[in-house]
Amino acid sequence: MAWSLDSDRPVYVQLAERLKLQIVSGYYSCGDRLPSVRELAAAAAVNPNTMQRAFAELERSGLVVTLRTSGRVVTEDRALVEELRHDMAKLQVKTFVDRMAEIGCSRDEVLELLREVLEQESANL
Amino acid sequence: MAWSLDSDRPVYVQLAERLKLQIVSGYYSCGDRLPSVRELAAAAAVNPNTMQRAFAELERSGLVVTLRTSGRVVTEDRALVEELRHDMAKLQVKTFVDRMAEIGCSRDEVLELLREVLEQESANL
Amino acid sequence: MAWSLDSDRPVYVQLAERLKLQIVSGYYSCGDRLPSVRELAAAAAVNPNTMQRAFAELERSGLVVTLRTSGRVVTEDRALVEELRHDMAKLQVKTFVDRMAEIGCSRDEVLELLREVLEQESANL
Amino acid sequence: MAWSLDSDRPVYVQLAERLKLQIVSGYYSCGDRLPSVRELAAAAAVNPNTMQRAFAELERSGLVVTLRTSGRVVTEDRALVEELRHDMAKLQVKTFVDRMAEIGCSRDEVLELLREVLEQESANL
DNA sequence: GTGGTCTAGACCACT
DNA sequence: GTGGTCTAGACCACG
Repeated sequence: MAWSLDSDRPVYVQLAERLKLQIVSGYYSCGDRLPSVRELAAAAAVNPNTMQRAFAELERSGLVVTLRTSGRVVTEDRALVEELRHDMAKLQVKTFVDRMAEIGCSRDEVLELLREVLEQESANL
Repeated sequence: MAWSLDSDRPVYVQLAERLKLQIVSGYYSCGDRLPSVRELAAAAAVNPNTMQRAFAELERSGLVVTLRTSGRVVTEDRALVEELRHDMAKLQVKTFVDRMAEIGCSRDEVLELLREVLEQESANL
Repeated sequence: MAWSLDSDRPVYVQLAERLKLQIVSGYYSCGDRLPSVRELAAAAAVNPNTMQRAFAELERSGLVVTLRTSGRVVTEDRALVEELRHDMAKLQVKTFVDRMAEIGCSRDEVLELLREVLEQESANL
Repeated sequence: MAWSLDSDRPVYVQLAERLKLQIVSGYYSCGDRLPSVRELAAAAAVNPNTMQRAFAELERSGLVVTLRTSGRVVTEDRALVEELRHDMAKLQVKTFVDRMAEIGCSRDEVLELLREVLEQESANL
């Protein structure tokens, strides 16, 4: 997963989304200490202020908590993380189902294609 | 399906995509006569030239054929339409699977969520 | 050789050209009696007056002579026919050479390609 | 080679053909930067949009590639250019051979006339 | 009426 | 400056 940034949406929103993704996907686990704003900003080639703003978003949602003196960590609230993960997943699924319906795929066809692709992916591991 | 147009991608591309979708999904069937360029342009609130350009794309792909003076019809080549439909569907599925993997969903979880959503949709009918 | 007629040039000119071609190519030989204007007009699906006008052109050039009572025949003047044939051929060759030069073909390449095509044609007989 | 335009065929098609000819003939070589659309449009006395459309044709065939902001260049793919050149040449030859056959010229006569004309052309240099 | 083409003029993104 | 896109409005050929 690279730091790919569109120029048409606010950068801080994109950064926040990516960090959120890294948390719900388990790349950063509950209780993990996160890299410093400066480090992440450098890695993403953005201004530290922008990265800071991204973190502000994550704190509002409770995914990340700031420890006065020792940086930021992922929340210990596993249920919250899991809930967000589930919400994101469900949104993706709904969007997917709608698109397949637009293309004119039946319920069975969707499942059939999905199984095909999943097996290919498995085979590639 | 409304004539929703982003401002960030060429309008004629979006129009072509939408028409393609309407054909592969069966909204317009093989052999069906399509509305005139002027009609569709009016409906989509774009300049007729722009709609014409969209049709040029469809014609190059073979989905649509032009009858000199009596409008355009969807190709009679059902195999071509089916092939395109399958390609579009498979691309959607692959994108979907990748995104779910990013979120950190297992194969089984994807299938489980999908079944959930599909049943909800069925229930809504 | 079919009676293919463009709509952008005078029909009688096209008919005259075609008849001229049939004479110089030997389809009608010197001294041959030609079909009647009515017959030819019917075959070409044109008005007899139009075909008549085509013949007038051929008579002016001396390729065809009218016998008072017994229709028209191809001139007996073999030299004239041969001269016209040679002129037509030379014009074609010149046009051809010019076009090949435009494409950027060398003298040798032209000859090489020509031999290729001529042999293919021979093989097809 | 002048910007001669018929009025009976689409202008953009004629422009595209001419540009194609200039590329395969080596007037513009592989990698050469082409004049801007506006320049060429002015030279050919057509609307820039029309010239743009001509370039779109060339781009679809792969003969020309667009550099975002710094104009267009001829493809570096010499093989493609050579292939197109050969195709064009062969088509001309075939057409020529057919026409000569219609006139009633034998294989040897065609070659004889061709040599004559080629020598005249050489002499004119 | 249909599609096809062309012009004129404008705006945008990119550098 | 470059190419890319869009609009507006016009004309043509075809039946």
